[in-house]
Amino acid sequence: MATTDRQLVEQWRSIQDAYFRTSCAIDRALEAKFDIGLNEFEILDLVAESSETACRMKALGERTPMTQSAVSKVVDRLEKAGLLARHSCADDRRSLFLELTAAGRKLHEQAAVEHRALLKENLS
Amino acid sequence: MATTDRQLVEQWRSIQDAYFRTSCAIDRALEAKFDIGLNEFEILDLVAESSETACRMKALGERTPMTQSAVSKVVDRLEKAGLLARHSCADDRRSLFLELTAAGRKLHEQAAVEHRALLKENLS
DNA sequence: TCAAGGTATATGACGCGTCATTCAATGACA
DNA sequence: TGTCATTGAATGACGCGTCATATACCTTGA
Repeated sequence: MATTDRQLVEQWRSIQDAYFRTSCAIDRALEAKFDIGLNEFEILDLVAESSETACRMKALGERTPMTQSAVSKVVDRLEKAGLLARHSCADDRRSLFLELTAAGRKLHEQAAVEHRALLKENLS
Repeated sequence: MATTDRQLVEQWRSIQDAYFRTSCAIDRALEAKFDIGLNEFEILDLVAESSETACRMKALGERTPMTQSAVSKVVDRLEKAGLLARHSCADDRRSLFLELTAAGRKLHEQAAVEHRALLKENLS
């Protein structure tokens, strides 16, 4: 294996390591303190960001690496947890708008603090 | 949200994006051409690396972010595929040594080329 | 206005990783 | 030597993400 190959592999492993450590740390912290996982938080975060313009499911799919079907299931869980609501849309009845509930906004606010803190701690 | 927080989040998202794109690209390519996933390849790669000193399961667990039980299952699949063999160890009969089969060595050699190429392509 | 194709979301089967547990083997120490 | 704790690995239940579909709705064009 050429030297550059070895370096590539080392670089990749360190990226993997950083990624895993960071995402696990965040995931566990959110799970423990707020009973939601990292993917759930990220959806909350995206919805919170686009709170001015109502947020369609479709738009979410374009902003995460998650599959459309994964997004649908994450939203399911958030809705069951009472953090998020789906509203059907008169213009196009296939579409759904998403909106944080009061509980969702509150939880997001608190969880975001934790999230940012852990990012700062883990991203060199 | 403070400016630094926003930057943190952007940085994190770009890491996530790079990580997902790279690992998906590798995973799909390996799956398509060699019928093994990324985790399977990484175990093969680790075993191949330590081919001088026989490689214990335990040692693998320490070198990947995977759980011990995940490693055990990946090794199951590789063994079923005839790419890897478990050998019991006389010194400590709880331990297992792992060794690539001829087929495993050959596949690893070919897959590694693909793997390195995709890393080079995806790591800026 | 009607068929044909495209789009937005939901759903079910499936694979994989994790956790908790189990089991056998080893070590430590009286 | 006999207990008790520890260690290496395997296993089963479970949750989640993905793929392939299904379903409802929309759009286009003749």
